[in-house]
Amino acid sequence: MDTENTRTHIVQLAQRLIQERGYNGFSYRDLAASVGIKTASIHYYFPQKEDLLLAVISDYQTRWHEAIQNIPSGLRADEKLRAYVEIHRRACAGNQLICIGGILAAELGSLPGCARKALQSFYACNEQWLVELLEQGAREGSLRVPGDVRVSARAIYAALQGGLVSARLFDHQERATDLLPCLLA
Amino acid sequence: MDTENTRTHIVQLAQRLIQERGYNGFSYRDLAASVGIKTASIHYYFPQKEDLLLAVISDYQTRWHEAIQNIPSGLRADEKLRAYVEIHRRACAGNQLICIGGILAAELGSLPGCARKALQSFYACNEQWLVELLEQGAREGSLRVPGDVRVSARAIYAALQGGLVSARLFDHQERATDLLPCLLA
DNA sequence: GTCTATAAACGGATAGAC
DNA sequence: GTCTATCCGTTTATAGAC
Repeated sequence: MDTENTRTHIVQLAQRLIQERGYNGFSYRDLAASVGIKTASIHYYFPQKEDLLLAVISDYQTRWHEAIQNIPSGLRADEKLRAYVEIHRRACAGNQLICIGGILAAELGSLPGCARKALQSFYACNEQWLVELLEQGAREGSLRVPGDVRVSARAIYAALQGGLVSARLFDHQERATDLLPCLLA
Repeated sequence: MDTENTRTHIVQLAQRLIQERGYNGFSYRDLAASVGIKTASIHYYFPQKEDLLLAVISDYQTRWHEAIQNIPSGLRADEKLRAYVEIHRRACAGNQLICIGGILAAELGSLPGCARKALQSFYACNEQWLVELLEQGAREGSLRVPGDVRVSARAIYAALQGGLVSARLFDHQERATDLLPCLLA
């Protein structure tokens, strides 16, 4: 297998393992078993585990950004919001997983320090998208937007991340969308 | 030091370590160093790490329940909600910690299976309290309660847990209270 | 690039003395 | 109850052969 494929394979498996078990819940051994190579070979691509962590976050954010851009710009704000929540739910594959951002931010205290900025950037990117969504929703009257849109955007994103966590805990998909009724006008 | 004190001491230190680093982010060694005993002595109280985990959740839930009961029943619903959020913020000691429920639910995939029910119970207990709060708020008109109170209660609790996570990530206390403006009538 | 082999530290856990 | 001593699997990481 050529280099880029193996590297990509490792990153995507690590991503899934993190979504399932968290950064402290998987090892190079788990990864090696799944990829079908030895742990030493993983160190060839990612000398330290924190190198892998940063690669995972960066890759996830890139593909996330693409997914968001693919939400048709012609939709009403409430429709976009539904689509946005739906993307999250799909990324969590039937409640077995949660969002990389949520699990890693929760583990922050036991993560290598370099992860913090990357996670802040991931959060900020999503919150900025929500700010623009809320502005559109306020113009249209399709979303209820009380007060500062930035505060609302942060609250919505926190509610979504928390919702994914509780959806898995109760194995109850609807918990991921509980925030919607509170926001629709 | 007598038995009950040492045991209590261990539980409370473990609780703090979990709030800071998560279940997979601390070891009996960390605990021993802080308590001032050897790891073997911790095994005397908690033979397996999962025994300690269950004790921590149980103890946390008990004290949590007491704290909620201490919110004066004469308050308006919106005042109670502010008090409730404030208790959470205080339990997180200036953004260094998050709630036990939030971090453990996020780590669920790498926790011993026995933790799940305890965590569901913890979530359900808080959500039930919020259901009653919302009913009071609807009667009084002091809270905005759109649609099903159970759905709203779950959304609020998820938003609060997510808010504590993001407050720590950005070291920004206000993020814990971002959900309030969306709820006050 | 991937392997074998290995290092060195850490993890949870136990036996048995005091 | 707490200790010392120890077991043994795991984990991250490196050296060097192929």
